[in-house]
Amino acid sequence: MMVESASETIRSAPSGQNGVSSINNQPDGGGGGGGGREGAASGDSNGELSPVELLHFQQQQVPVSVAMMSPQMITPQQMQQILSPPQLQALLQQQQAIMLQQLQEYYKKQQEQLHLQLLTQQQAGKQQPKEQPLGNKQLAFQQQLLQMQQLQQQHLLNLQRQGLVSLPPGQGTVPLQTLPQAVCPSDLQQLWKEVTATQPVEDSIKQEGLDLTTNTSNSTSFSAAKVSPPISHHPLPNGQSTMHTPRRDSSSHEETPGSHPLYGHGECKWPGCETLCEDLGQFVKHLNTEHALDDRSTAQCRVQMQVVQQLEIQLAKESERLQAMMAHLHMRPSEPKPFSQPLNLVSSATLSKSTSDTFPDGLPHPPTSATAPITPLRQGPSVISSSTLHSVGPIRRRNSEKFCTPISSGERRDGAAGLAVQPEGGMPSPLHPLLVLPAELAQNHEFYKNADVRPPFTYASLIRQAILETPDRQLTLKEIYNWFTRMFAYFRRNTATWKNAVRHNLSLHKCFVRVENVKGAVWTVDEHEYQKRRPPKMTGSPTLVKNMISGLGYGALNASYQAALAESSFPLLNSPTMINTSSASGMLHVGHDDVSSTVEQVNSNGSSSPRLSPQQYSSHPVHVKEEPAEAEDDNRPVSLLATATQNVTIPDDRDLEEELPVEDLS
DNA sequence: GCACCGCTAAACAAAA
DNA sequence: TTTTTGTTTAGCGGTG
Repeated sequence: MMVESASETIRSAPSGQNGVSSINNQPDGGGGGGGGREGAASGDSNGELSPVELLHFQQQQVPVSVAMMSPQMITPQQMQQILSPPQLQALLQQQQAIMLQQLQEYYKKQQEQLHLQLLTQQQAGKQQPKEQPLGNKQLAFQQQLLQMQQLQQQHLLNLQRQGLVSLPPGQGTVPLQTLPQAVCPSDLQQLWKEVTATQPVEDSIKQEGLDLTTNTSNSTSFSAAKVSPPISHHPLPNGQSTMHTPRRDSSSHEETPGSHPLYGHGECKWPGCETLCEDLGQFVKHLNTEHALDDRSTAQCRVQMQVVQQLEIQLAKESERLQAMMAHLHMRPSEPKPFSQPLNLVSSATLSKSTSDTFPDGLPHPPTSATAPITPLRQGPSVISSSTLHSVGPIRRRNSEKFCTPISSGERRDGAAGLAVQPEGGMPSPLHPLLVLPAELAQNHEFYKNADVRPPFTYASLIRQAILETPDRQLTLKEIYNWFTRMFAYFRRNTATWKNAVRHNLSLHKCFVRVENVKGAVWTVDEHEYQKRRPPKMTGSPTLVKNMISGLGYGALNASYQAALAESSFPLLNSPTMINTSSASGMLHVGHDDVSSTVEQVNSNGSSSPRLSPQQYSSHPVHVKEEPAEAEDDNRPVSLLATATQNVTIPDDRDLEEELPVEDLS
């Protein structure tokens, strides 16, 4: 695909000097002719599509599916640079065509199978009269077939209505009559085995038929969901999907004579089988012998049905959610482009807003940075999430950053605002942070783990975080390295740069104390020193206080973000020794930049700690942010996460640790 | 303009 | 000898 190649070109292009961060853009006069500057070479210049840009894309009515087509994505700017409007339009049309084609193929396949089931059922009726009366089955199949047709038409109609698919006249439906003819005998045989299995299977079919009936009469979203499964795609806020992923394996075999849906790559695709078969004939033989109609096959078929059913249900839910999100966001395509907005206007307007504020137009604008325009290099986490869209709020500013970003506030001077803005942007304002942030957090966590994006946190805060996360609050340098690489994809390269920085920070900051341990030298954190590192300017400077007040929303968001971040990825909020016994009123003394401080606060709230009620939290978010990072808790608030966000996958650091051979990364 | 902060780079030394 | 670890210095850019 054109876009893909374009994306590849972009990504493979030398990007080192394009880093947004001033850090990575430092003149090479730093010495050494860049010998050790491998880090600067690529740090931020991944060409992925940031959530902000994604939203921007939507607002420009640029088909997200187009953008998403490239595996590693491509930024809007790049897209726009690469493609002229006519090209974009052509791309869109191409996408629509593909989408339509896949839809039709899917319908075709479904109807094919249903038809087959029906036919084989009839055959079976003759061959196996002892089977229970086929009337019910036939009825169910016919019903299902009919419903499938209706579904198809309905869905295509919907797509047409939404402008997602432009159908030539008369192309709205798939000629169902022709479908069964494309079925090979082996399919019939196999389907017969599956269908005629036993009573439970029949029940499942009935149930499915019932579901179809119910859903057909219900929402269009579900009809879309019903259609979607074979099309591997990511649902996007604008309802479009990435269609570049081929259909599932089975479908790829269907139209090929001499192939079998359960046979591929020389092996049997029966669940749990994987028996090697040299050719189709051997496979058919194997199929008939090993997967004949017996209890086992029946059970497996039943399981498979349930799997499909569950997936469909899940898909329906997600689809409905997407619809609701889109409805809520109005997704008007002709919204003013955030990129062209005066950034200072945005920031000034939003800084004084509450966290729940949206933009005047009612749309959640993507967070932009007053200091750094949105670039593909600075991507933020969680903005892409639905909840984020609710609350893209105050723009990160330096002053507010100082007081509001627990982990990094004020420490980053490298213009990382473009990135750091994401966290607060990710705060779903209308809801209590405790209820929503975990999701954001988890997403952010995952984001940083997977996206090659520089985290908006200072080395010092990260080091501290790494150390505090451990039960004994101490880490060797190597372990710190590992933590960095484990937690942030960004630190999986440029090792020379950031490791040097880590060492430099460890040595430089008095808050990091080197302790000789039995296993060598370990580094610990002197919390007192760490707190001292940042004098409580808040309490003294009227300007700062003013900024702080004006940035309440930001602070809340940020605090929430950090809290969530800590909750999901920085489980240091658990240590009783770190619990800050100070009251909420006493939290205003320090503006800290570590994730844990805020996290702890939020966590304690989330854990129903009497320290700060949710009301307090929401009404005085800045206090939360100001919470000194003394309360550490090692208990990972997974339950909170789980309850708050049912469908959010909570990343597990342990998994990360296992799956990530950190040692090899550096 | 200045101070401060954070980052990067580099040199150097000591230990493993 | 090489690598890792730790320290220190320098310079730069951003912010207040």
